[in-house]
Amino acid sequence: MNETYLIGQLAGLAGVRTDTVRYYEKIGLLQRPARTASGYRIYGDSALKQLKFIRRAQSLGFTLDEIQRIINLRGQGEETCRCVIGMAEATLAETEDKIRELEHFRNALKSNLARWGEVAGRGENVGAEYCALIESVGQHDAPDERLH
Amino acid sequence: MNETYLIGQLAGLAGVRTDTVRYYEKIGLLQRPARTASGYRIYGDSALKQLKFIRRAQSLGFTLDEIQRIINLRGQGEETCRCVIGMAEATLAETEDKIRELEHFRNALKSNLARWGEVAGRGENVGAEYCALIESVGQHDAPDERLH
DNA sequence: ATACACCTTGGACCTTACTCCAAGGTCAAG
DNA sequence: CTTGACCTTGGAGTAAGGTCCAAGGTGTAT
Repeated sequence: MNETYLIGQLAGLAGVRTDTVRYYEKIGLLQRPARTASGYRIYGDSALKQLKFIRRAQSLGFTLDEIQRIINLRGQGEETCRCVIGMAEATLAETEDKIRELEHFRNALKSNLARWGEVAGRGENVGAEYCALIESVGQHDAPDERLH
Repeated sequence: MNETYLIGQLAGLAGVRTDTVRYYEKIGLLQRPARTASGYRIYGDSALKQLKFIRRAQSLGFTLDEIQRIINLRGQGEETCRCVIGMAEATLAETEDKIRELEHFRNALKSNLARWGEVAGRGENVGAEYCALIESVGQHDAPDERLH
């Protein structure tokens, strides 16, 4: 606990490249770390936590820009609260849409896979059906735009 | 039905720009349409369907490259069947992962929103908690790589 | 017949999120 | 005191997926 890391170790622990860490620093997503006398970046556990947070948020579908906005909201007042709640509510609605769509897709995929198991044994074609499957999922028209 | 469209109408109906349609044609995602005597592209309903299919597949998380591969599988033999089934199985697994992750996120978001409703009424800060929320979601390490 | 909104092409440019490279400095091990 | 694995910088390059522009042709409404 309260370890310190050089950039390579930090990157290794977070599963990214050193270039990526420097890139995040450049765009302001990670604050500038302390340096050794010789200029090496030195990081603590909080930087590791932050880096992991970024990756997790990213894997949940946030862009780096959105993540930056979320991070910038830390430690601010009441005005900000409303804004965060607005973001969270929008995110919630989109998340639920996405879940519904993916569940629909999953169910169709599942039942088709079961049926194809037999069909394919007899050498019949299945590609066109995969297309039909995707065509049949989701009756919305406009792809979603997020968090703005 | 069996309408024909110029590129602008087609794009309008599918919710994309004309440049995007030409781009899809260029990368082989849409086949070359017929032309009027003066060189205007003319499309039918099937092109509209295909274009909508592409957008839908895209909104489900497929890359244009993957979509192209799916389209190319249409009307092929037994070899192909196995390949499609493999793709579908991989897609299914990823889809289920994604659903689980998003559900987890949604639940955390939901319960936090409820609690914030009270807190924010008293002018307290919420930004830091939003971060804590995301930190708490998903215990995996590596972001997912899809369908190859 | 002249606006005006449409269409054509090729090619340059954009954003996101990295990723690599060259040229050089640092540091622990043998 | 050299080797090798680290670190530094600036800047270029990449891939995906568009988006824009200039210069010009088309089609129809007034």
